[in-house]
Amino acid sequence: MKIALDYHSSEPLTQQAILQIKLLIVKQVLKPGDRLPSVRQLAKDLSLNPTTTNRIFSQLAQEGVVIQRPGLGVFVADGPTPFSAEYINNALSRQALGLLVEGLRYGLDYEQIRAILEKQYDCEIRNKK
Amino acid sequence: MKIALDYHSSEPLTQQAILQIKLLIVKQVLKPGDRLPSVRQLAKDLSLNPTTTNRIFSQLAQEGVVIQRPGLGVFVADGPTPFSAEYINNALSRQALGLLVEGLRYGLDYEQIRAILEKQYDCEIRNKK
DNA sequence: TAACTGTATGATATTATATAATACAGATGG
DNA sequence: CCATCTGTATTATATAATATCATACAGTTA
Repeated sequence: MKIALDYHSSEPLTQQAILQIKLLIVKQVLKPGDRLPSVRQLAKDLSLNPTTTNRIFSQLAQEGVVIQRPGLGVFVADGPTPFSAEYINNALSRQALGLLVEGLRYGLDYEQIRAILEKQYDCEIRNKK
Repeated sequence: MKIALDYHSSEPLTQQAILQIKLLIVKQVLKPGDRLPSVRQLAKDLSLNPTTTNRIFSQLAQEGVVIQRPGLGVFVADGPTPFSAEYINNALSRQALGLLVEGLRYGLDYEQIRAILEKQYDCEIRNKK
């Protein structure tokens, strides 16, 4: 698994790892049923404590992204988690508003912000599928 | 100033307040030169400690959003802060990627995520200008 | 001078983040 | 059966982030 952590970032290591694993899934580098590294192996790979990598997987499991099976390992769950449309819309709206406010404060207009979103999709996700 | 904090949210109160003040600025409810509530007044309004409201303004001042003047008050700074295009693009790209990954994981496609961004702009910002 | 401003300091409490050591239980191949 | 993988649980520890509180100092202005 190609995961690169910024150990000097202010963003918590667990949050970084969680985002990157989700990214690998939406890129379809990791597909439903695929096995992820074990708690202890990922800890070695990322120079983290096994307790920390376990928390990464636990949090992902709680969100329905992976499934943890004692004795077997951690596996990518089937498809997207069925949250209510209202819940999804609410969560994403807040995140979108944060992006808009930051962008506008930097002096960009809506179109420029939308262009950044599209470029990120094309470059980081669309091409990899 | 109409600021509503969620005192039970996991998001820090200072971060919530900072986003909402920036929102008022991009909405142009607050314009360059306008005076914001004093450290002590905002503390009363939001039921926060003056030390906390001061940190809110200090952080905003460090980002170039407001200017603090001893004896006078806190004022909205002129225009957007002149960060380098590279810095801006980098910061927004990461935030955009986070939005994309969350949305795709919820089962949405790019077009649906873009629609949420546009709706947030139209409803929360565009109409208020 | 009084009454506001922002600022600084030090103490305290709580929570989040991350490490560490250890132990327990499920799965599997030899 | 057993060694060796798996995830899981527990407890302790350390550090940083978040927020409160009390107090004091200095700038501005009526």
